[in-house]
Amino acid sequence: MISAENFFTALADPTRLRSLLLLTAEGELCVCELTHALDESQPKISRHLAMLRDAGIVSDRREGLWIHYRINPGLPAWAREILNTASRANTTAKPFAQDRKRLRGAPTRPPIRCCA
Amino acid sequence: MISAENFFTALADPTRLRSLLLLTAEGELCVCELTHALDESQPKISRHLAMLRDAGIVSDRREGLWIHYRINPGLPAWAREILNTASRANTTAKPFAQDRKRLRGAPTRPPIRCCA
DNA sequence: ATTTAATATACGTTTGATCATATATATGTT
DNA sequence: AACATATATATGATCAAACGTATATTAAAT
Repeated sequence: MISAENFFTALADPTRLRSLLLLTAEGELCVCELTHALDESQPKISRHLAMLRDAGIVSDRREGLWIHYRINPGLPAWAREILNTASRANTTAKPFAQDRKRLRGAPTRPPIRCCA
Repeated sequence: MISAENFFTALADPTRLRSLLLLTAEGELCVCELTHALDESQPKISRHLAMLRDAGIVSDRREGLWIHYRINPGLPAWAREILNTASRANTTAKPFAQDRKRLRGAPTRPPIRCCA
């Protein structure tokens, strides 16, 4: 059971917040999609996703070569509510709108090939 | 207008989170009430309240010798919602319940004399 | 078996946040 | 004016978080 303190600590980093709001809005995403959407290095994304997983905020699922992350379905309702509120309130805001735009753009998104 | 990043950064520190949830639940409180409720040093509380004020999350009001803090009425709805959600979800949780209990205890609360 | 692609981790560095202690400011009281 | 109370700020030290780069792991393909 995640504590409020750990939860908010997890949201305090820009990379983690952007990842979480993207996952909240878009559902499941693999590492390379997040890497591309946030325009950050792969190790950086991977490290922050690991922290979120260790905190119990996201869960991962391997599918062949790719690892898909999503908001942990077992997350307490209050935490999920907060993510939803933050996500809705920031759809048009500064880094988040661009993240979503970049996610859609460039390397073919839905097909077999995950990334570039 | 506060950004999501600044907002969550402000919530990431235990002292600030406890202060905010207490202010959310109890309304206006002076520095010495918070100092007593959280059982922390006065400079520590004061420093964190100043950060919250600079971030636009709380506002202060002087009344003689005391300075009362409250959640900034101009805070965006989404941020206030998040505080309410977090406050409600943590009324019985680890440090927060004790903070509220300590607030009520000891030095006469409502009367003229603010603190000990 | 080798190679390639996707992801994870290790390492050393740097920066920023928090802290405790001491002191300053501001208001009220006598 | 002197003093007491409530709050704020300055200073120097410490510690953890985040970073970039390099490398390891895992799975698939050839």
